[in-house]
Amino acid sequence: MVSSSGTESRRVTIHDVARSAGVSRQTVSRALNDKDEIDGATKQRVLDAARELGYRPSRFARGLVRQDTTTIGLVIPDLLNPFFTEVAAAALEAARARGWHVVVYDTADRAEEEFGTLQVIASQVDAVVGYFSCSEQDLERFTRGLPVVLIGREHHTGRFSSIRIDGEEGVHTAVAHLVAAGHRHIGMLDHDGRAEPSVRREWFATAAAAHGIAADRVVGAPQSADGGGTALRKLLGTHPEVTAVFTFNDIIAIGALREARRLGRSVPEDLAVVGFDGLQLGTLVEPPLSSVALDTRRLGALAIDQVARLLTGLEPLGADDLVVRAQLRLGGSA
Amino acid sequence: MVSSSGTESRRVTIHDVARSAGVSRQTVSRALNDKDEIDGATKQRVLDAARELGYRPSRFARGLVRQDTTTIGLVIPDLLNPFFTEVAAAALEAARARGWHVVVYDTADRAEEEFGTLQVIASQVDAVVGYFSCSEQDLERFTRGLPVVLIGREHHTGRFSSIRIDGEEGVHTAVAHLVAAGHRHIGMLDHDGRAEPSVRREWFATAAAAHGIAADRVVGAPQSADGGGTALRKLLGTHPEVTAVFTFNDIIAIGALREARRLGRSVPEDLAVVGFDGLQLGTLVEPPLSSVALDTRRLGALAIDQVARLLTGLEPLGADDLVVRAQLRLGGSA
DNA sequence: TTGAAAGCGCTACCAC
DNA sequence: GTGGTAGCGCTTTCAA
Repeated sequence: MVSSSGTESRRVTIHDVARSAGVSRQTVSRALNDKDEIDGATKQRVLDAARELGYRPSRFARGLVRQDTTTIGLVIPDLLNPFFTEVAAAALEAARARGWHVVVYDTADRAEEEFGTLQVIASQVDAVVGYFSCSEQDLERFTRGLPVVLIGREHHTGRFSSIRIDGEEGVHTAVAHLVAAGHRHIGMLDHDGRAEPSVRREWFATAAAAHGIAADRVVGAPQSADGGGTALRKLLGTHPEVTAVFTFNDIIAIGALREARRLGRSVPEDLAVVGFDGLQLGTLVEPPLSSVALDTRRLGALAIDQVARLLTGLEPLGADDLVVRAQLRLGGSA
Repeated sequence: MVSSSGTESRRVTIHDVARSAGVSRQTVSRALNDKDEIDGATKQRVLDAARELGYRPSRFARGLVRQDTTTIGLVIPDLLNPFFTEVAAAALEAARARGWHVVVYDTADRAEEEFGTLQVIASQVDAVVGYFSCSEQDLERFTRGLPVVLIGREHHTGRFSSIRIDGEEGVHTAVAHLVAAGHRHIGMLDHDGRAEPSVRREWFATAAAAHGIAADRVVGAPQSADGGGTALRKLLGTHPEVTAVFTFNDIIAIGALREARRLGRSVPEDLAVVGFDGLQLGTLVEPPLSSVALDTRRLGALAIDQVARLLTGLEPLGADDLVVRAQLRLGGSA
């Protein structure tokens, strides 16, 4: 924090204003905080002096004595990914409704950034919300006693809260929809991020099994539209019999949609596509994307709500309430 | 700010830790801040006590004495609008590089929200960056002496800095491109937000005039894809001779693209479309959007750079450097 | 209506 | 290596 006036410039304090206005510091405080136990003329004189000197109260000093501002740290892997943007927007809105401030951190999808972010954040906020890929142990190491709410990730120690994303039923419905439309050979474009297959793929496998169809036509894709396109081509190369695909998320699905068009496959006739997330973005493409949709607003709001409980010592929500269920939303791509 | 442990719970201070570890407060401080003038065993004992008690330093007390954390307030009209998201992401990145914190505020595109936001923000940050629709007078009233950098808006008092967006040349190139492709009847889908026509429309008019074509086929559109679609239909209804459109921004252009497809007009053969902004989103649609593109990364970085100068008393950048020029980027839609 | 004093929680600077 | 003291800039008693 540095003063803005050009040269040298010590910070202008309440003391300077007091001296300049010929009153005491507490009178300055009264004038600035709109207390009524002050003479109108005095108040005006103080206000003028303050403006004159370019005085601005120190948020630290004020925070120290008033202990009433709450700041949440929101950690997002990638703000350019529309899904996270939607969650962030929802969280911001929920926080604003409570008069809270939200400091946003974008870890740029790099796990290494997380530690730095955590370190820097932990000393500056009252609670942390967001996505982390590091271990709970590391998380604990950096956040000490801070309330932490994880999104889209299970927690295994009692130390944390987490908002669970449950797409089992939604994916089941999606597969049922595809099967009802006559599809028997359904592929999946999974993400290729981690070593182990995604939970979404497990949901897909379960749903496929329930309908007596195979779930082994899976290709990994980077979480981008280009990645989705490439993956689709690879999938169709290996499994030309495929007439429908379910994807890890909407970004990948949109890439697949585009690729299908390039391959001369019309959607949904020649190839049905179902995404996951239910992004607003999905409504912009043609045909609009069918997707197993998540209520991102609820997701963000729920996280903030849980933080509020943690912060005020209210009874926190239990695991059963900390769930966002996905639902199939039909666009036209399937 | 409230303690997180359930009942009653006064804040755990450095004093408590000191007493519990049987040392003085400054020794605790040393242990926690990793100073080397401390005995290893003592340090461990202090750390243990701190963990035991769930101690977390007060950021206000620390900030008060160390005066070294910088926090920027970033005000965005709508985080769900990809353009602002890109700018925000760029600003976050630039700020992170400096070790600054960024508090993000979304005014939800409502002018009324601005005052509240400004009030709340002004006392919590060291500088403000972003989009505002209120008067400079109001801006000054709330921000007092705070450094303020406006984006995409001219300032008229010396009080503020602003990053200017210059699309004149880019739009000229775009119109030239359309004309070279044989288009003589070019319409525009402007935004319908304000009373007066947009600057982008003026650029369009200037460019059209330079090529000796009319620029009076203009329809207003809400800043959404649906809005763009509706506006295109209206435009083609009134001016069926139109074979190309320039739009206020990419969102509107994408809506127009979609509508064109629904109307059975193939793009770019039957209708050429050129947007403005150059969003990544434009590459996801088919055909990829041609757009007068802005370097949003540079925009965000420039804003943060100027804040840095203002904050440190360095010579601020002048108007000539605070410009982001738009350039035509061809996709396939024109 | 105003001012003096105390103290929020922490770190820096000096003694020891 | 450790502790005492002072003070960061502000608000909140309490007296005048």
